[in-house]
Amino acid sequence: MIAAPDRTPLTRDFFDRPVLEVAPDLLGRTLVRRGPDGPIALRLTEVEAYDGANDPGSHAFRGETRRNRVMFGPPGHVYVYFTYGMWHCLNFVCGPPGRASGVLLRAGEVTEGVELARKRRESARHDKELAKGPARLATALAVDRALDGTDACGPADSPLAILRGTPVPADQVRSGPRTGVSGDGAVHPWRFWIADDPTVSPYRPHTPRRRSA
DNA sequence: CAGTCGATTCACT
DNA sequence: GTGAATCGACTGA
Repeated sequence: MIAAPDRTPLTRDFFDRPVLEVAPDLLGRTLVRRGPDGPIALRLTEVEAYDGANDPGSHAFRGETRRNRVMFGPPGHVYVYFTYGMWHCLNFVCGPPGRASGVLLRAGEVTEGVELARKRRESARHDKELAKGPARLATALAVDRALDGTDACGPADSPLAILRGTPVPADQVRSGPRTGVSGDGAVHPWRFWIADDPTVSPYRPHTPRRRSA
């Protein structure tokens, strides 16, 4: 007999720790999105840590702006940003408060609401691609800037939460450089994923944009 | 105020 | 593997 996964939501204490502790601890846990067309749940398989003002790769590196202000607030809230003119990415703010650190949710395995996710991700050829990449994950979950600042440790019916689930054993966690991060931020091995999981996105180094004629 | 570029994805060769 | 899509945020003058 196998014990059922723990459906209790993670509390603020979980996120109020250094981001490099929180990030790998999220792997294997269950992200729940309670959206307009029904709930979707996924098992987190890949994340990246961004460590605030210390971190040249972080949006918070140059201080607080209108876009990133949520990162400077309390842990356990979500930071959603818009990029490349068409995509959104989902982050959870980590502690301590004011440090402006956060975890980017990069990939997961959809475990509930697969039909709904397929509808939102028509270009996905396999279910393992439904949330393989940060913008794909946000698309499958219908996450956009309207959710920026949402408290994920709030009421039981909040639009986003992470359940305790079943964290993966430490020997299943891998780490390496972050994807698409440029400059000095690229040296840190702050991307974490579950070994051999088919839903983890491929690594790509940063590629500078070509100048238009 | 104009210029540059992005914590990406997709179609196509 | 290469290049386009697409727009808001940020930078520096």
